[in-house]
Amino acid sequence: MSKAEATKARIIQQSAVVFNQKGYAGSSMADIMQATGLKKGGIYNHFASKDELALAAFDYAVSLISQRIWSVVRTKRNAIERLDALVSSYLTYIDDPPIVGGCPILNTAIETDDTDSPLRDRALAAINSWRSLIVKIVEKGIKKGEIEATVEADTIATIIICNIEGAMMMSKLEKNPVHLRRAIAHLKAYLRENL
Amino acid sequence: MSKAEATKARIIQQSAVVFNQKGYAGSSMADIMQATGLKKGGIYNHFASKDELALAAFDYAVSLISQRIWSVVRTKRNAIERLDALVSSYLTYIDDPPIVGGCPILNTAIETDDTDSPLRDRALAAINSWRSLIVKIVEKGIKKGEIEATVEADTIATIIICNIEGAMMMSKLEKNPVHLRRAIAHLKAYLRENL
DNA sequence: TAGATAAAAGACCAATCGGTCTGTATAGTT
DNA sequence: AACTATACAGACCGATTGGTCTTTTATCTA
Repeated sequence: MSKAEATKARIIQQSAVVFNQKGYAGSSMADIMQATGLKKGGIYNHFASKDELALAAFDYAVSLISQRIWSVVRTKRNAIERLDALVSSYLTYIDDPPIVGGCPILNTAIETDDTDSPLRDRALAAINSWRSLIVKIVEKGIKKGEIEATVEADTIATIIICNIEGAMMMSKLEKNPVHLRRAIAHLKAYLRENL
Repeated sequence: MSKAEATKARIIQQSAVVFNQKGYAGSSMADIMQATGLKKGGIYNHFASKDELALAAFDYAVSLISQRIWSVVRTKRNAIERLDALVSSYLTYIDDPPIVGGCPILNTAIETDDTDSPLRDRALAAINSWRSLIVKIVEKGIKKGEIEATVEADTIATIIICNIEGAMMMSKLEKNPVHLRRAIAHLKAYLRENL
């Protein structure tokens, strides 16, 4: 990796934290300059605009989350175990979050859902990718006879995601992990009873 | 109500929609001027700063939600029926939302949860007030023998709120009410099985 | 190691930001 | 109807915004 590539990667990583904490509208290029230690020229040499950097930063933040999800799901072969491990893995988001500032998908979804912007498209794509992962695990489990055929994969995905995201919001706002723990316990019981 | 009071109320109502859709950092005074049809002088005659207006707008948005919740809860006397009606009432948020732009508590929580600002304090207070309403309904139900004494009121509150808020985010982002409907159906089953 | 290439600095730009202030029009009071 | 109080318009302010461009500095290649 050349020095230029390393610098670009560093700008993305450090600005991702700024954007995730302060929001896109709430983050100025001055904030990015401070976080990276670079001046205008150093940043605009790698990115054409603030928007372009924001997109790169969001993609990077999502990749951090995707990596963690996959590294957990990969360890199990049975569908029910996979879902259970996936749900439980969010416990680690308290002591060892993939990125500071909460869930970037949630943050970006809330900031952009009334707009028609590339950033909204990315947030939508990220949610859909998460949903489809869960749906595929369930459908594969049905095919292999591990899960009853009557189970609605789409519903399972909705319930898992909205519990995790809602609990993230509550625990983040109250600075108290108890809500995330309760939601995860709730989801484990839900999966036990419905799969 | 004097003309001044009417104007102030109108500024609050109309700016609440702007803030709720574009966020606080994303809304400029120019946006507020356009939404209200007033110029700088007309707005700053009633509010000392953008922040002061933002607080008033948030309080107003929360009051709209509180009113709706209370108007629903009031119709039932039994604790289980109250919780069921409360959960079901969020179905109306699709066709007839209390305010355009999604849940203001969720929006404000996400935008301010990394800050130490009055707005964050208000979002926190709004969530706590919602939580304590649910907790009180459950505890009263236990006292009256309608709900088993083993039920954890705090956990019920967490699960209801995080399902509703998480589903709001998903349905808003995807422009598809199905997630909110699934979450509400899920909550009704959860209450049926656990109360 | 010299020369070419590219990365970063930092001065600079117009536009917009939140906010102030004075003049004018309108509302409320007698 | 006349006077007073205030609601509002709109010009104006310095600071900050995202972005450009030239110059300097560092890196890569021959």
